[in-house]
Amino acid sequence: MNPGASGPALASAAPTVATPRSATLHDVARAAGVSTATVSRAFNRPDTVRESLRQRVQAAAAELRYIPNDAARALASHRSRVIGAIVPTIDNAIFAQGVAAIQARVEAAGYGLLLAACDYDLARELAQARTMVGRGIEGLVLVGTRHHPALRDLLREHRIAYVCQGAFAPAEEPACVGFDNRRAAYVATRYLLELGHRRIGMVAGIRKDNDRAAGRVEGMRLAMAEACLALPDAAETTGQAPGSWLVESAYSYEAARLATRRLLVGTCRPTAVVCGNDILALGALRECQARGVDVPGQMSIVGFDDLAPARQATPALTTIRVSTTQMGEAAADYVLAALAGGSPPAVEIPFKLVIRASTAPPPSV
Amino acid sequence: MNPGASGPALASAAPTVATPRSATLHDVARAAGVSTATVSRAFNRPDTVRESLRQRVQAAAAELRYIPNDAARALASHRSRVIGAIVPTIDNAIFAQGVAAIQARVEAAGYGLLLAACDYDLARELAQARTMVGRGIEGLVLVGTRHHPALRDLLREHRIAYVCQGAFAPAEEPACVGFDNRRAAYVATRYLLELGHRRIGMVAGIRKDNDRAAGRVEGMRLAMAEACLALPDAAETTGQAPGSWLVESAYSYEAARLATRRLLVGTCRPTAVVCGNDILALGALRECQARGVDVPGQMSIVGFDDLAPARQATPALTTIRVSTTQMGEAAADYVLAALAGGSPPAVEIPFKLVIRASTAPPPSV
DNA sequence: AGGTTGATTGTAAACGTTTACAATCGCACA
DNA sequence: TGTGCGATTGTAAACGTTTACAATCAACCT
Repeated sequence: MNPGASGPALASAAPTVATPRSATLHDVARAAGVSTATVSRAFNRPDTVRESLRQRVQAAAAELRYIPNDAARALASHRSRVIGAIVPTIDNAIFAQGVAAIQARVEAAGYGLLLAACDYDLARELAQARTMVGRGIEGLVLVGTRHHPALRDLLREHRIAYVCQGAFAPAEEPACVGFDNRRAAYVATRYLLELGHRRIGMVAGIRKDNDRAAGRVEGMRLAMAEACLALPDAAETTGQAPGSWLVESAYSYEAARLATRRLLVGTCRPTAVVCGNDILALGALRECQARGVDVPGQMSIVGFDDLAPARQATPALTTIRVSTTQMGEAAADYVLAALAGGSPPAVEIPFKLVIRASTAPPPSV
Repeated sequence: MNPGASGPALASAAPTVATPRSATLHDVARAAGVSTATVSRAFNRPDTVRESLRQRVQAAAAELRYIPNDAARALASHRSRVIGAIVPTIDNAIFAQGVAAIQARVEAAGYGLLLAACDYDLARELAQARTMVGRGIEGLVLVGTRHHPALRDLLREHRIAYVCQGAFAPAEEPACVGFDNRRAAYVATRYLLELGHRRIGMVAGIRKDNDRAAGRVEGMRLAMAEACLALPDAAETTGQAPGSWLVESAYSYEAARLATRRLLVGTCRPTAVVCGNDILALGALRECQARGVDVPGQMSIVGFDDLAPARQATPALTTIRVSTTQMGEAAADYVLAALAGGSPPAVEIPFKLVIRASTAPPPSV
């Protein structure tokens, strides 16, 4: 209170226009001359209120620039109209596309999207899920099937509809939408084998806590084993021992080049390499070119994901294509369906080996 | 009620364990033998409750796996602890990186991130902002300075801290964090001019409702004008008339190749081209190579943004580097600071021309 | 011993919706 | 002219927190 104020008129004349608290349901109700219940209904179940009244309510709402308070709404209705997504990282075209698709889908259904990136850290993912639960998400899309053991309990306990995107393994995780990474890598490797390659290496993503990356090397190994071929992988026991044909790399060009270098320096190097994704493949390609190893003449390369740059590279990359957009949409649809009361089925997204110019028969054949 | 139930014991024994409604503040209070106020304080202002009590509360909360209901919290405290971000598209490395940086920053400050993509549509951006306001965001980061006129009012009216990221123009929009696109394009063009180029074209992004794209062509034009050079731009009046050296393109390799083709077919084609971003530049590069136009021998190309692929291309792209991560962090910090009560200054992010192999003096000089 | 003071805790009123439930209205029908 | 019924509307109690305010308590003065 201004001590110098001499009367109510003066006192109420604040220095500037007083905070014009934004309009509430009550304000609208008063303006329209109806009860709050009617206003609420006019918005949420228009068919239950008489046309004339609804119009009056709409008019009043528009006039007051009324925006419903979703916190109150969520509190009263137990529905937040928000779903969450936790991805390993946003800064990777694969996930960016997926998130974009999810966002679009979710928005179309009237939901908001709460996003977090866990950086491939299971504990962090759990913590993020926990705060999202507090924030009232109704559904959650996760990436991959490998998660902190407490995560599933958390989601179950709070009855959150969730789905694991990017992998298909209905056995270990019924709620998933994606493709079988093992099989895809298997297919890619088979193709190389059929081309005549026998000495095949792999530049894999980092497998720790990453079922997709792990599945891809498993699939590759399986194809090799079937052909009675081994994948020298000293890496696994002795670190990156020379001669290992299985190297792991972070998802960046630079790291991939370094990793590829290790593959190239051995006295006996592979004639083909399957990469954990296109970034790795592009890095591998670049490194080969830098060291004068002709691709595909002396070295075949197959990627994974079919990102846009894979198509543009020279030579264009042979790779496994899978539509992340489709996957994201399917994931969103899954949780949306679950929220609508259905119990949607796990869906398997197709993948496809697209053969371009980075693969050819091995030199000696 | 099960009509066949014969007594309270039976009636309460539901078919399966009854919905174990998740624990509330009251439950924790009861378990710890204190009032709800104390529990609330134990969490929010730990220093105001006695050590022993706080421990009891913590224990009870842990025991009950208590997760606070943020909707209720938001309703009561008028603080949602959520900020929003609306970007043109998530599926573009530039924005993906920015979003990643914002998310990280915001999470570290205990906030959640509500994300939406408006696809370069101002009306859609406004609608998304509106629902976000309803959802209670405390702050909002926007991209660019060009917005629907109603947007600013909306944010002001609801006292939402916001910042425009990606452009620096304090005059027209005080709350911005970014760099001066005009000036950057000017610098890039100057470089080409100093190399001796006189016939310079531009593959620009679509300028409608996009101040960054528009700024970049303005800056380019300015440099040209200073050198008493014109930029033939029949495009602007007669559509994409042949001979125009200013072409617009969506941000994809394919579109960029098409656009570049238009630049290349004229009887008199430019010796250099500045591109609205690296995707466009990479597309241009690819198209030149496909048509046997040597880069940089017969055609110099400069990009914008310095995405990872720019470094990896052959020839590596000369481009304008600006750290989107830094920009995202600065944007997040800006709104966080504003929320904390400060009135942070607009911050200008530095950009830098990085010269690589895609530029050289024009052939005839 | 009585009074102050500051630290700690409890009480209860918001916050802005939704939604049972009750009340009312208009109308067809007997 | 009642009666009954469906459609429409109002009343008021949640929903789970935060927070002003009051109450209590222990310690410390005088």
